[in-house]
Amino acid sequence: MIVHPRGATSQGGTHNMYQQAGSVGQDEPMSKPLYRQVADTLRAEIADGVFGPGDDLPSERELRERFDASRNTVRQGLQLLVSEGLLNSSQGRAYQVRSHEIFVLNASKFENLQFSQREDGDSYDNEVLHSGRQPHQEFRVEMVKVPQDIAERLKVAPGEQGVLRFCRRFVDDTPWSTQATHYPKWLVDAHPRLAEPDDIEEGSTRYLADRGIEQIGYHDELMTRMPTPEEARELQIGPGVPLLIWIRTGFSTDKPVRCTRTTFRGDLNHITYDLGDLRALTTRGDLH
Amino acid sequence: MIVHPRGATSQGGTHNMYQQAGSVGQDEPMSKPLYRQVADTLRAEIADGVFGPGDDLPSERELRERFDASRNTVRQGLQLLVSEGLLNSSQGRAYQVRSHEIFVLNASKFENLQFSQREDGDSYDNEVLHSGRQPHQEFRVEMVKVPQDIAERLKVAPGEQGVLRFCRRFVDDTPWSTQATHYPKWLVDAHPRLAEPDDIEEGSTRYLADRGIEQIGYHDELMTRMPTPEEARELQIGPGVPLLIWIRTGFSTDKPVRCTRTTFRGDLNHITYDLGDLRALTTRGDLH
DNA sequence: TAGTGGTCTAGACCACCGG
DNA sequence: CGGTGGTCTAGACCACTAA
Repeated sequence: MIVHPRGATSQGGTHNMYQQAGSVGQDEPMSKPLYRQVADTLRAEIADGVFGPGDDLPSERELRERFDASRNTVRQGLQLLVSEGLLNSSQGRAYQVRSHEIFVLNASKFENLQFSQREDGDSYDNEVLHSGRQPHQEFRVEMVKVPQDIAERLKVAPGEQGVLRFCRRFVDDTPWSTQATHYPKWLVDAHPRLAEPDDIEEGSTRYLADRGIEQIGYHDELMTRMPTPEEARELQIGPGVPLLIWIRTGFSTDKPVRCTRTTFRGDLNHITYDLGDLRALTTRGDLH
Repeated sequence: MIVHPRGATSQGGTHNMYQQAGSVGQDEPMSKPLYRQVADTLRAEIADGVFGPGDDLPSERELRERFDASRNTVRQGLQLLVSEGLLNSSQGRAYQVRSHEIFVLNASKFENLQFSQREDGDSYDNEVLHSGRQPHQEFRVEMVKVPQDIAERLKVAPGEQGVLRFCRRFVDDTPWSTQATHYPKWLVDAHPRLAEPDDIEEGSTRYLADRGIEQIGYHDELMTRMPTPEEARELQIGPGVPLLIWIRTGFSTDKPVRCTRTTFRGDLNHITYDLGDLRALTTRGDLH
């Protein structure tokens, strides 16, 4: 039988009956778990700029001493900050404060509703290039069974085949978003270039418009959730970064013609809409 | 000096050199961390309906035996699922599979753009009541310094005073969202009822419209991130549930008149927009 | 009261990164 | 190589919940 030579006290440790925050200045009113104190303290210091974007945090060993806590407790606190999206961590290197450069996508002018003539070849490249970054993308086209949820939006029979045009986008080599557009079979039969494995130069929306299939209305859905492990891998994000999901169903005069599901890293992307009469906005300056 | 009677082997434990997944059938190709195996296995079982929404998971003790792992390792796996938003946990009760009933808000018709006459008293109650739930809300009005980011959107000097109308909304007693609307000082001076601590029956947008301040355009911004501890408390969510944030700036013919920031529980809310000509949508049926 | 999860410690071996 | 984080164990006390 083995007896651990503890300090004969509760909580496992001798001191720090979780409270007092000891050596450090900041302490909390009453009995907050130690790991929370660690997280809260560091979070505040990040907010105050003690640790700026890209900076390394002190090592676990140092934090252990500073907070007079065990390694696991310190790690629990750090884990919290990781799960809030404030820190990055990877083996062999120090915890690092995340830096955020946010890309804003204006969904109400992304594809020009009424008149497809303006500027565009590929709307995404344009948007990104306008912000002075280096975009590139992986692209593939498949013939697949339309997924259940997409089939509902496209009003096709569940299980029916359709074309999937898939695209993963990078900005300066950072995975940015994945985009999957499904076209129903009837459309592809009539306009077979949709199924060809090349990127369509003029943009597929434009291609369809030129062939008489004009998208005159969109139904957009926006939601957020945490990534599955596959999604996390695909977008190279760890836990703590939520996804921003944008599902756009495009309509011709009488029926849906395509459904696009775009999955963004939530920490790097915002989406905007301009609605109604915004003459007042043209005189802006600060309003990004 | 104390020597722990380990199995004289690595990894601390005797067996389970993280691999093989022992007693259970499912195992992964090669040396995936044990806690990941725990998480992946349980995640798959949840997806397969072995554990449905609202069900209790086996206790940590049972899982410890099933996976032949230490308690901490099992907990690490469970923690992952919590952080993915799949599980709830609280002291004294078993881990529970989260159930999601999603509320969809149509932002493009939420406040009727052109003509304020239709239906509304309070747009939120209407939306919610239409879905057959019991809404209620906490409400307060304050005179505050307009926050930096809001000031930019309202085009007022940073540090200027303004009115904040704050609202926390519940559906069937579950906190659903918080909403903070800021009005600039010049507007409040002209229309002082904005600063009164009562809910405005007809809705403040309507109130302003009746007094000649019509909002004819909106600029909407949508984003997601993990909640801060205060936000988590306010919306009663644990880690693992991202926020969905909606910032609407309303414009009159010549300038912004208000800025509303709505913070939703991301797991319970979707936002939609209808753009352009959607005659085709009126003939729907399944498209929620 | 019995059982569950929450917090904490101490110590171990590993994989990875940089100098 | 030394230092950092990643994974894991064993055991302890606590707080909460439900029967």
